[in-house]
Amino acid sequence: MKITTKVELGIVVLTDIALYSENGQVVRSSEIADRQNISHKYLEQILLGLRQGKFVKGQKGIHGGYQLSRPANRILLCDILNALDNNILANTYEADDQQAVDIRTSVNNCLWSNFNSYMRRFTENMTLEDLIKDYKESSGKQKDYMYYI
Amino acid sequence: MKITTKVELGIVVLTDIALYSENGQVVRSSEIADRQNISHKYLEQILLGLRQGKFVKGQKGIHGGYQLSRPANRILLCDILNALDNNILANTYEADDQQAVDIRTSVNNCLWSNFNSYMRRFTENMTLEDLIKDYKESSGKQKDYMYYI
DNA sequence: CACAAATCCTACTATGTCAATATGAATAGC
DNA sequence: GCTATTCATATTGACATAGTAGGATTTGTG
Repeated sequence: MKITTKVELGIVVLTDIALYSENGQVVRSSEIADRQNISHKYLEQILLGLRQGKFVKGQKGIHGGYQLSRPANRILLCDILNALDNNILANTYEADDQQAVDIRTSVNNCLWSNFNSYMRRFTENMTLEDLIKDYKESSGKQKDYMYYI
Repeated sequence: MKITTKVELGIVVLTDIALYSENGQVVRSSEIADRQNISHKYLEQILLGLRQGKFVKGQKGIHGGYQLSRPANRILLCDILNALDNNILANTYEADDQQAVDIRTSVNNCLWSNFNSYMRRFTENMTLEDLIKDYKESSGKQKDYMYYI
C-alpha cells in the first residue's frame, strides 16, 4: 500500500503547470521535465493520464504546451488518484451465501468500507489550489529566512 | 494503492482466532482454512507473519494450534499493516539542494506528510477488539432478522 | 520408541504491475 | 515543407505479490 510515483509526480506536474501558466501562457512539457527532473518520455505518460482525466488540455504545434482545463480549486485529489492509479482501494469481497454474515463480510463492511469513507473524506477535500497555496507559503517562508543569513 | 490480500486475510484470520479461542483453547490452522476458504499453505504464510508480528503464538504438536498472544484491544490495525505489508506508505523524497524549497519538496511536506498522519490516526485507533464487536453486532442483527422470516 | 498431527521454515514459481523507454503519427505555426 | 510540439501505442526490465512445495521440528499418545 503505497502512493505510486505516477500519482506523486502527476501532482507535482499539475502544480508546476498551474504555477507557470498563471498569465495564460502554456507550459511546454520539456520545461516541466527540466524543472522537476523527470525523464521527458515518462513525463509524457503522466501528461497523457492528466489529459484523459480532463485536468489539463494540450495545445499541439510549435508553440504548444499545457494548461489547466479548469480552475485549480475544482481539481480534487481524489480525481487525480482515480485518473493515475488503477488500484484505488476497493475491497469488494462478496460472500458466497448471503444468508449468514461471515467474518470476511463483516470485516469488509465494517472495516474497509469505513476506511474507504475516511480516505475519501481526505481526498475529496484536498484541491490543487490548496497545494499551490502551501507551496507559495513555504517558498515564501524560506526566502525570508534566507534574507537574514 | 490497495490493501494487499495478505493484510485483508490476516485480519480475517486474527478475528477468527480471537473468536474461536475465547475459552482458552487453541485454534488449528486447518480449521481456519476451512472456515475462511483459504488455501492451507497460503494461510501458513499469513500465520508466519502474524506470529513474527507477535500477534499470535503457535503451539506445536498434535494438539497444537494458535492463540492471540495479547488481548485484542492491544492489537492495532497499524501494527498489522506494518507486519504484513512491506510498502506501508512513506514518501521520502529528498531534494537534491536543500536551499530552495521546490515543488516536489513542498508537496511532499504538505500533502503526503499530512496524509500519513491522517492515515495513522485511523489505523492507530482501530483495534482487533473493535472488529470483533462489529462482527458480533452484525451477526446478531442478522440472526434476529432471520427469526422473523 | 514409533507414529501422527500439528506448527515452523525456506525456497520456488508464475503472474502481474509499475517505471521507464522507444518509435512514430498527428498537429500547428512559420 | 520544415520544425517543434503534443499524442498514441508498444515494449522492456525490474520487482512485488499470490500462491505452491517440500520437508524439518515439535509434541502428545499408544
